[in-house]
Amino acid sequence: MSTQQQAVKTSRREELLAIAAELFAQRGFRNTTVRDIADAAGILSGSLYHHFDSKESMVDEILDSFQTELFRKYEEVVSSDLGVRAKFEAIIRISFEAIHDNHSEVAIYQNDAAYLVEFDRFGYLNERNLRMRRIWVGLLEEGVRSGTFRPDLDAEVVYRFIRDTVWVAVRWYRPDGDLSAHDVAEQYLSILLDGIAARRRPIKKSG
Amino acid sequence: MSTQQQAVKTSRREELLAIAAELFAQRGFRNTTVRDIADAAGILSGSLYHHFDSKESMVDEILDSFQTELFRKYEEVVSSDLGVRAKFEAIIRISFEAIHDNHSEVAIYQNDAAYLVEFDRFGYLNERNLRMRRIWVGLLEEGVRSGTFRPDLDAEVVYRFIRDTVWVAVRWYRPDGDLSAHDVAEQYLSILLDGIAARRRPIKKSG
DNA sequence: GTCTATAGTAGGATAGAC
DNA sequence: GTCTATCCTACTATAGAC
Repeated sequence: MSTQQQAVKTSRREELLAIAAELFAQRGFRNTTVRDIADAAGILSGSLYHHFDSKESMVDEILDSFQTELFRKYEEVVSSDLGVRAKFEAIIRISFEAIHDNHSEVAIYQNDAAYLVEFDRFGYLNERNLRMRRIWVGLLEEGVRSGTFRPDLDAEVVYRFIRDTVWVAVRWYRPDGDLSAHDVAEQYLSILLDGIAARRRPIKKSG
Repeated sequence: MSTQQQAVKTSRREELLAIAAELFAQRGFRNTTVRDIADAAGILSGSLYHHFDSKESMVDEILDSFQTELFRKYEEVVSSDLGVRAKFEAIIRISFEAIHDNHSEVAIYQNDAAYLVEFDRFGYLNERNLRMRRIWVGLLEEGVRSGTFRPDLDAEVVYRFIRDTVWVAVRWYRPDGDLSAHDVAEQYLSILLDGIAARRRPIKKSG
C-alpha cells in the first residue's frame, strides 16, 4: 500500500513478494504459512518480519499494485473514443492478458478475495468491484441502446456471466501452456458474442 | 462414504452434516474449525467425534452423496433418446437446479475441491471430473457433427467455458433471492447458445 | 450422546544477538 | 538482512467420566 523505497531495481522486498505471490496462488492465502514463504526464499520465518509487518501486508501489496495497474488499463479503454463493441473486446482481451502476465495475482484474487474483504484493510477490493460493475453494466446498457447487444437480456446477469467466465479461467489457463491467452480470448469473445449454436433460435427441429 | 445406519429418518448425524455443510460453504473447509461446527450444533467439539472420525470424513460424506445423486441425473439425460440440443439444455438446467437445491455442496466443491483432491481419500473427485469432461466433450462433438453447434470452436475450450461459467454462479446465486435458478438457467442458456451480440459477426458497422 | 480435560501440533509474530 | 529462541494462540483429536 505504501511506497517503501525508490524501487528502482528489483529489491529483496520485491523478490520476496514474488515468492509469496506464487505460493499464495498455488495453495491459497490461509494455507500458506510464513514458514513456507521463508523456506522458499531460503531464510527463516522471523527474518520475513524485517521486510513486512505481517502476512496480510504481503498479500495486500501484491493485490493492490496489480489491481491499480489493471484498472488503469480499463479506464484507458473506457474513456477512449472506441465504439461499444471495440471497448467490449478490448476489456476482455486486457483481462486475458492479465491472466497470462499476472497469473498469481489473479489466482489469489479469485481464491481469497472473498475471505480478505472481511477485513477493513481490504475494503478497497469492494470499492473496485463496484467500479468494475459500473463499467460493465454501463457498457452493456449503452450497447443495447446502440443496437450492438441483444435487448432481451438482463444487464446485471450478463455482467456476472462475463465477469465470472473470464476470471475463473485462471483455474485452468497455464501461462506456459500450448494454448495462448490470445487464442483463449478470441474463442471466449466469439462464444460470448455469438454463442455456440450453429444457427440462432431454431423454431422447430427438422430431424 | 459408508452406510452407517438405516437412515430412515433424519438422524443426528445428518443434522450435524447439514450444519457442517453450511459452515464449510460459508467459510471454506480449512477455515471452519470443528469448534465452529460443534458451537453451531450446540455441543462441544469433542462430542463431534462420537459421530465422525474426522473433519475430513464430514466433508467427504457431504460431497460424495451430493455428487452421486447429481451424476445419476446427468447419466439419465445422456442415455436418453433426446437430441443433442435438448440434452445440452437439460444438463445446464440440472446444474442450476443443483446450485439452487444443494447450494452448500456446490459451494464447497467450487471452493475446496482443488485442495481436497490432493488427498488419496478424495481421488474420486478426479474420476468424476474426467467422467464429466467425457460427457461434455462427447456431447459437443456430436453436436458439431449433427450441425447443432458451430464447427469452428475448440470443444475442449468450450467445455471449460461452460463448466466454469455454470458452476461459478454459485458465488453470487442466492437460493432465497429474487432471481430464480430457472430464470438464470434460461439466460445462461440463451447467452451460451446465441451470444449477446444483436447480430452475428457484423462485417462493418453502419453507424 | 455429551461432557471434562488435555495431549500434541502448528501457526503468526516478537526481541535481541550477530 | 538474517538467525536464534520463544511467546501466545488456535487447531484436530483422544480418553474416560457421566
